Amino acid sequence: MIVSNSYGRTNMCGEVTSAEKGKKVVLMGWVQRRRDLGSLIFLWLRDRTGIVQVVFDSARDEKLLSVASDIRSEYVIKVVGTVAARDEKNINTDLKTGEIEVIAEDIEILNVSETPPFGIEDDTVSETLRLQYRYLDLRREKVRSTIMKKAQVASEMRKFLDSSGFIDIETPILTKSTPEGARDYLVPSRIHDKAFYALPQSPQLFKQMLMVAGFDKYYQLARCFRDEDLRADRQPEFTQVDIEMSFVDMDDIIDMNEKLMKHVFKTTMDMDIEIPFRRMTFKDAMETYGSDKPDTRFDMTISILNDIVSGCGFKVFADACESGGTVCAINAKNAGFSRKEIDKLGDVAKLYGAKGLAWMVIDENEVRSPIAKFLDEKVINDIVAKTQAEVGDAILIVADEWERALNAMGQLRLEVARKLNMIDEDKYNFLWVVDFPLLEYNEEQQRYTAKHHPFCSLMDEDIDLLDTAPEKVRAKAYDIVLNGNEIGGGSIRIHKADVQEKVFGALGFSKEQANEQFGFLLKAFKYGTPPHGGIAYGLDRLVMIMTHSESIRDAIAFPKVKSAACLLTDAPSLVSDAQLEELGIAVVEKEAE
RNA sequence: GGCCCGGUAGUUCAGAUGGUUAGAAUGCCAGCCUGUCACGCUGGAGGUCGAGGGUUCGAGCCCCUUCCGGGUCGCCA
Repeated sequence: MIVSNSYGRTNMCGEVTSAEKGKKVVLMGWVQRRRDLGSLIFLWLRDRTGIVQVVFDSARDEKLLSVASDIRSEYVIKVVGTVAARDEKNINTDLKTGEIEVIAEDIEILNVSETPPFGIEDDTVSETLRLQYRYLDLRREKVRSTIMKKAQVASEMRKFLDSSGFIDIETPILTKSTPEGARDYLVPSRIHDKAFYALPQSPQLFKQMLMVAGFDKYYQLARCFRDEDLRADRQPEFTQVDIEMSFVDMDDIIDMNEKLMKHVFKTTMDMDIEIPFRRMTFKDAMETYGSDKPDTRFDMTISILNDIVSGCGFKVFADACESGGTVCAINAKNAGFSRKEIDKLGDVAKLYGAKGLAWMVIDENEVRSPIAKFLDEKVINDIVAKTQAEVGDAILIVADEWERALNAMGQLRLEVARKLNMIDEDKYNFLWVVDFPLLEYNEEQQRYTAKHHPFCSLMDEDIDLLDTAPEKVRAKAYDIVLNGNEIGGGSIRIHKADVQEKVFGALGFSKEQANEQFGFLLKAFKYGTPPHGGIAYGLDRLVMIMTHSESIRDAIAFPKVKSAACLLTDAPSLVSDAQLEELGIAVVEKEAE
């Protein structure tokens, strides 16, 4: 790294090696630790590249030693010294620079520091405190390396896309509110009375208009905003790697993105990931893994038991089959669950909407189960055979409406895997989930809503189903899944006006409503729209997974907490009456519910 | 909006059945120390127990309200 500057820095702390032995170096950095042996002082000097040991010896320079003895944690200092090899017995193998040290010849305190509220090297600091002092937190090795990894991933994505002919184009941050989808963050307009901008939930509509404009291949690292509740993997503002291409179909986009991921993992993780990725339909993903983002790092796949239990003596199962529901099971191999543990799993199932959890434990001589008394021996044997259960295994069974039963089963599968340590954390399993339904019924609004978004194209052969069985229409949509996380998703878009109208119709939009909300886009589509499609990655989430971080906050330099507040700046905050008046906004107390 | 967990020295935590002056480790301050690297040794300072109210002779502990943080369901095209 080139470090020369007006302060005369010659090297970064973490990059001083045996090669510099005997050389004079000028280092800048923060004092991580001082070990004061009286007339011999060791300092650890840190910058973003690492740590190097600096030695002050009274035998060499009494005055220098006294300056060093006043230095405290996190002081910023300049050190001039000579690189020396350490004696064999003094080598520190934990330190990248552990074979050498710098014998100080001059020192300058560039700035002092208050005692930090937590040690930079501490690994047990509450996140609240870390976020209040995020600038100190960012000095910590784990946090810094995650942020730097993100920069590297972003850079490699850019390199790949640039060299593949993609054009980086910015789209507006102040834009138009669209009621479909997530809640918008609103920004009042001073100039336009009563009017608001919205912050973009994604550049979706703009990137489609860029295709109309003929840019052909577009990308952007776009900040997106959604005013919804936060989660461990969800922030109100996040970065999307947004991509759109013209004259492509699904396979082109999938193929391009597999190469992109291969490039990113090779360059940033030195890993060779195998392409093409496995593809799975939404239906298979649900019925095999109980999730539309399956974690395939372990098996424990789901068995559908409808054929076996239909009409059986256990009413819950029989009724589920009768009413078109699903009875599904997993086999927890060698689980050895106690009754208490199984009850806990029952709670998990209930949390995800299942009414209960049935189970069978295979003992040496019998199948132990509270529902055994309702079932014929043949049914029990068939279930054991179907799930390939052996002595010591536990079969967990849920019966409910299709999606609810499988979703609960999928969550149970994850819970059991965690409990039994079945997940190999070093694995990176990619896959595509395809053939999503285009629409889903929204009970609250009593209408169909787009599962992806209203511009998503449908499978050519399903177009007639739009009138007869809208829920069966499959979309040309695809999610890219990594280790059980959705890291990106996209679709081929509708580029024909008549198809778009039909979809709006299925969504219950009148022509007027569609025009009011998306008129500008529909108008654009009249002027020669190419067939096009794209994808968007959640960059923060991807980096979170790549760095084994527990929360997406770790992959964002200045994240927000669960209440969507920033502990560092105290945003959001009240504003002055003058500001409100200028905007024509009157603030009222929220009515208590 | 619902459910669950947490809040005690600067920090991370311990404080059984309510009971004297709220502890430990670490950090901080001072002294000693020439090969440390979690340096060591000696001494010291440091607490509105998140906030408010209640029960009680007595509350860190029990009850109510509230604030803050985390997880999650709903929500997130």
